[in-house]
Amino acid sequence: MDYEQAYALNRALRTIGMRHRLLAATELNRLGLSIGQESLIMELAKQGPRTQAQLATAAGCEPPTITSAVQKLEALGLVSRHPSTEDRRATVVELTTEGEALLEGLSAAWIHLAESTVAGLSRTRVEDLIEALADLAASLETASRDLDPRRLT
Amino acid sequence: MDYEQAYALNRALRTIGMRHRLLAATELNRLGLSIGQESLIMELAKQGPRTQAQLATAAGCEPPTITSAVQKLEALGLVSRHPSTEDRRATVVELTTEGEALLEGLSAAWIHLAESTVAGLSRTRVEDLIEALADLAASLETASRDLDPRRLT
DNA sequence: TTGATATAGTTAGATGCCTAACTATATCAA
DNA sequence: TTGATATAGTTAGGCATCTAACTATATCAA
Repeated sequence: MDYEQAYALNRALRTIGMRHRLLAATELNRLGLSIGQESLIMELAKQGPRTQAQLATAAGCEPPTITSAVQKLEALGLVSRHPSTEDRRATVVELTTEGEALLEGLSAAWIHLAESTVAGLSRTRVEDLIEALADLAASLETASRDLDPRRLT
Repeated sequence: MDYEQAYALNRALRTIGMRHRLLAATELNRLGLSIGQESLIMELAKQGPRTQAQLATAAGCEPPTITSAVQKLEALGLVSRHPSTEDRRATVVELTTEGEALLEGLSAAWIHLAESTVAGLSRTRVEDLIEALADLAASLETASRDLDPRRLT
């Protein structure tokens, strides 16, 4: 790849990351949440109670990030934590009734975020974009996994 | 847009942002840099001496982020700062000889980053991807600008 | 000329993410 | 059974980014 292409690609990805995160934070703030918390809530809604290790894998972030996020969600009353009966090292997290009450608003916010994100597209179809982004996300997962010998699975 | 599409889009963008940033940080660490600094160095290389306000606009981040990044680059000896002769509020930043000496390695690192990023694509052509990402970046810029009344230009 | 407003930059403080280092528990082979 | 190793979670500390609030200088209209 030549430098011009590389520059355009990296620059677009930096912009996209920062701007989408900013828009997401704005949507979530309206619900009293901050970024990252939504991925845990959605995962718990979809899968039911999960250990923190499972949440880390699902959210694609490291255990300390989960520790901190779960503590904040617990303080908000949106999740509860209890020790696993099967593995005494593990902590199981689950949505509270209050947490479940947030789901509807969260879905709406997430749709609104996605619509704002693509509202200004001028020459790309949304379905094509989603397809390309899923492919890219998978490629980047592979590249990151190769980076870190701990994550060889 | 339905929820499934919105979820797929937002999730892919979150993953892409985090993973590309991680890979970028790894490349930059090899050069003794951290993330964000490269965008300032590249802008100074391309445009010549710039005020911090110009750098903020070019990098797409807020003035305090520039203050901090420029201070670190100055401590590393890669840029120098001097008051503008035209506007006594402004500070002009420029690359030092040591900063210029980094450019070659930085270009190589940026090409390597882009190649790792797309290495695992299975069904998307690189040129199509870059085109779609540029379109998306522009769309997100518009959406963010609309968000913040201060940035009405 | 002055007074209101806008702009350049900094400081302070917050957030989410990371790595490194640690404790406690599990697992598996000798 | 025991000893090495792997895994679950936490704590401490660092990074880039943000917003809010501030100082100093510019600009422009009354």
